[in-house]
Amino acid sequence: MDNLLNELNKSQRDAVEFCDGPSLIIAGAGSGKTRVLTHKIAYLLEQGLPPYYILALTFTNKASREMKERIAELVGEKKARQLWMGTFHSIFSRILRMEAEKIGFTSNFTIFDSSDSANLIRLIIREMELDDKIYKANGVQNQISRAKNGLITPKMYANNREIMEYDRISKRPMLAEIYKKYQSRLRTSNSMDFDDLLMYTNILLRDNPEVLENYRNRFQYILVDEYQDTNYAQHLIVKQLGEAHNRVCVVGDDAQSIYSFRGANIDNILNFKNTFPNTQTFKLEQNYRSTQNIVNAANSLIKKNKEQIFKNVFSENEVGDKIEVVSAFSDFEEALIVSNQISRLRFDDHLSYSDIAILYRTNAQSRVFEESLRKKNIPYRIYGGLSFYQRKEIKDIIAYFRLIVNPGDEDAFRRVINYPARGIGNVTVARITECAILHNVSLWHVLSAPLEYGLQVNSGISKKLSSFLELMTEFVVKDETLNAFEIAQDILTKTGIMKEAYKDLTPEGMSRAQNIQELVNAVQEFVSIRQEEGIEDIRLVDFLAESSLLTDQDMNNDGDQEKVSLMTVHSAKGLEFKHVFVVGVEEDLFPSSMSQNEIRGLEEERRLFYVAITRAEKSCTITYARSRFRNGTTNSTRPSRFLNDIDSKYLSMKDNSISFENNQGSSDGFWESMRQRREQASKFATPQRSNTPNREPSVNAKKIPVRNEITTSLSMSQEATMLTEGNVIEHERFGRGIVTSIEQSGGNKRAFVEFESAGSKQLLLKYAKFKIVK
DNA sequence: GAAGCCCACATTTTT
DNA sequence: TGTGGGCTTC
Repeated sequence: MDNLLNELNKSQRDAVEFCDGPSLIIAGAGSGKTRVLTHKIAYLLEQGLPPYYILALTFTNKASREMKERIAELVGEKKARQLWMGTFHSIFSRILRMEAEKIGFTSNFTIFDSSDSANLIRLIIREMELDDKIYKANGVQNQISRAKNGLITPKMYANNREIMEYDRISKRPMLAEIYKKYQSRLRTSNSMDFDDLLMYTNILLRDNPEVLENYRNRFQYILVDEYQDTNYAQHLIVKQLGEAHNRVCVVGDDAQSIYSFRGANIDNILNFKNTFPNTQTFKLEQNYRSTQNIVNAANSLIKKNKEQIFKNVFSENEVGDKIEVVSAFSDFEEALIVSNQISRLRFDDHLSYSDIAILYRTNAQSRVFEESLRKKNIPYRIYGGLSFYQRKEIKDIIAYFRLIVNPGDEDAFRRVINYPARGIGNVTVARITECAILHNVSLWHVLSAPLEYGLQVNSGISKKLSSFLELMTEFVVKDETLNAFEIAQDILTKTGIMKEAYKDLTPEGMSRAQNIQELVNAVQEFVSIRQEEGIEDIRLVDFLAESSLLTDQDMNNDGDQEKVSLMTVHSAKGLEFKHVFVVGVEEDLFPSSMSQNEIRGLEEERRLFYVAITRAEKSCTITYARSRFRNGTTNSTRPSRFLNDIDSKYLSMKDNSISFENNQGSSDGFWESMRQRREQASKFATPQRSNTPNREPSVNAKKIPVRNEITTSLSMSQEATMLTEGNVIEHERFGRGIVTSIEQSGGNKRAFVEFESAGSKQLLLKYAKFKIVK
C-alpha cells in the first residue's frame, strides 16, 4: 500500500486517502486526475472493499477501458473486472435491462442512436402534417433531448406553463405533441434513445423504492469522472444512489466544461458541496504535462471567466518556448504554414508525427489541412466525422440484428423491409404504419397478422410481405440457438447482402464491402474474446447491447501510428501532444458566432480554447487567417478576442501590426502584416525532400485492414492439447505469457496464463488462439 | 422502386 | 463548397 501512495504527490495522496465522506476533486489540466482515480480505487480495494461494491462512472468507453487497465496493473485483472465501471450509459443500460419489466420494457430493448431518433422525429413531423421548415427535425430533437436531460416527461412538458408559453411564442406549439408521440413510438418499439437510458433510470429509482434501496446498498463507494460534464439526469442518479452512505467522490475541472450544448450543467460541479453537505474539496494544481509558459498562458486566459472555482495551476517543468501566434493571409496559407512547420518540427526537432496535433473548432476546417498535408506526403489521421457504426451499410446490417433481437424496433423495421430491394415500397410501409398507429402496436405486429389489423394491400405485395416475414421469423428462431457470429453470417448470406456487396467493384463499393467484412470481424472478435474467457453462450443481443453504445473512438485505432492527428478541440479533450497547433483562431469561428449571444456561451468557448492550449506538452502554435473560405464564399476575418485574453508575455506575436480594437486595420498595417507573414512562411518552409518517409498518403476514412479469416474450430488445436504448466505461449491478442496452471472442468480444459503485459487471464483452450513458444 | 435533380443548409457531439 | 433530404421522372 505504501507503494501505492508513494507514487503520488501530497495533494493527490490526500485526495486518495479521504474515503469517509463526499469529496470533490478539482483536477486542473494535466494534474494526474486519472492517476488519482485509479489509485483511489486501488486504495479502496486494499482497504478491503470488495470490487463489486464500487461504482465508477466515466463519460467515454475509452476512459473506462483505460482506467480498468490501469487498475488491473495495480490490483490484478480479476478484481478490476469485478468493478462496476463504465460509462453512465452502459452501466445504467445494464441495470435497466435487469429491471426492464418494472418500467414496462423487456430486457431485449434496443437503443436508438441520434440519427435513428432524428429519423423517427422527422417521420412524426410529416405524419402530423406540420411544416418541416418550422419544425426542423434536429431542432426538435434537441429540444426533446434537453427535456429528457432535465427529466421532463412528455406529460410534464405539456403541463409546464412556462415551456408551453415559450413554445407558443417561438411558434412551435406542437412540440409537446411531437414529444409525446415520439416517446410513445419508442415505447411501442421497445426501444430507448440515449437520453432515455438516463431518464428511465431516474424513473426506475423514483418509482421503485426497493430497487433504489438495493443499488444504494450495493454501491458503497461511487466515483464519477469528468463531473463538470454531467447533466441533471446524471447528477440526480449520483445524488440518489450516493446520499444514503455519502461516500461519493467526483473528479472534474470546471475550466474544462465544454459540453453544455449536450445538456452538461457546470452548476453540478460548482454546487456539488450543496448537494452533499460536508464535502471535502481537494485541488490538484500541479500540472505535469506542460511547460510553465503554456500553463501560465492558459491560466491568464481562463482568468477572464467569471464563473469558476479558484485554483492555482502551476508547472515545475521547464519554462519552455512562448506560444507562437502566426497570422496567415488566407485559410489556404494557414494550412501551408502549418504543414511546413510540421516538417520542420520533425526534421529539426526530431518530433514524431504522432507527437503533433492540429486542433480546430469545426470539422469543416480539416479539409484544407488534409490537402496541404497530402501534398507534402505527411501522414495524418482525422478523428471524428462519420463513425464506423454510422455508415449506411453498417446501419443496415445492424438493423437486421436489432429487428431479430427486438422485432418491435420501428427504425430497424423501416431500414430492413426493403433492403436489399424486395419490392416493398414507401406506400406499403406507410399503410403498415397507419395500421400500427391505429391499433397502437408495432409494425412487426401488423406484418405478422395483416388481416387482423386490417392491412389493405394487393396480393402481389401481400406475398412479398409474407416471404419477408418468413425470412425474418427464420432468423428469430435460429437466434435462439446460434451464437452472434453464426447468426450474423447467416443473415448476410440469406439476405444476399454479402453477395451484393462483393459484386460492386467501384471504389466506394469495395470500401463498403470492406466495412461489412470489418463488422463481421467485429462480431467474430466479440464472440471469440468471450469464448476464450469461458463464456459459452454469446448471443446477438449481447453484441448489440454493447455495440450500440460504442463510438468510433472505441474502435481499435490501428495502433499508434506515425501520423499527425487532426481533430476538433472537443474531441481532443483528455489527450496530449508534444506540439499542438490551434488553428482558425478568429472571431466568429473561435469563439463561434453561434455562442456569442450569452456570456455563458462565450465563457464556454473560452474554456474550449483553454482545453486546446492545455493539450500541448512542449510547444504550441496558434494561427489565424485574415480571410477564410466558408459556406461557399470567401470572407475577411479578424483575429479572435481570445488572443487578447492571453497575457502577451507568454506569446510571441510575429505580427504586431494587428489591432484588435480596430477591426479593419490600416492599409499600412495590412501590408506590414503581409510582409511579416511572408517571412513567417519562408521561415517555416522546408525544402522538399525526395526521401520523405511514409510516402503513402494516409486515408481519411477509417479503413481497417481486413483480417485474415480466422477459422473457429471447435476441437482443440494440436498446440492446445500439448499445453502444460510452465509453457510460454504467444497469444494472438494478449502477447507473451507463461502458463501457471491447467484445469479440467467438464469437457473444458482451461489454462491460467500470466501475460507479460496483459496480466493474468484464463483461457478456454478449445477457443484460444496461441502458439507455444517453449 | 430507383436514379437523378434541385434545393436548402451549414458548431461543437463523450453516449 | 459539399451534403443530405425530398421530389420528380422513367
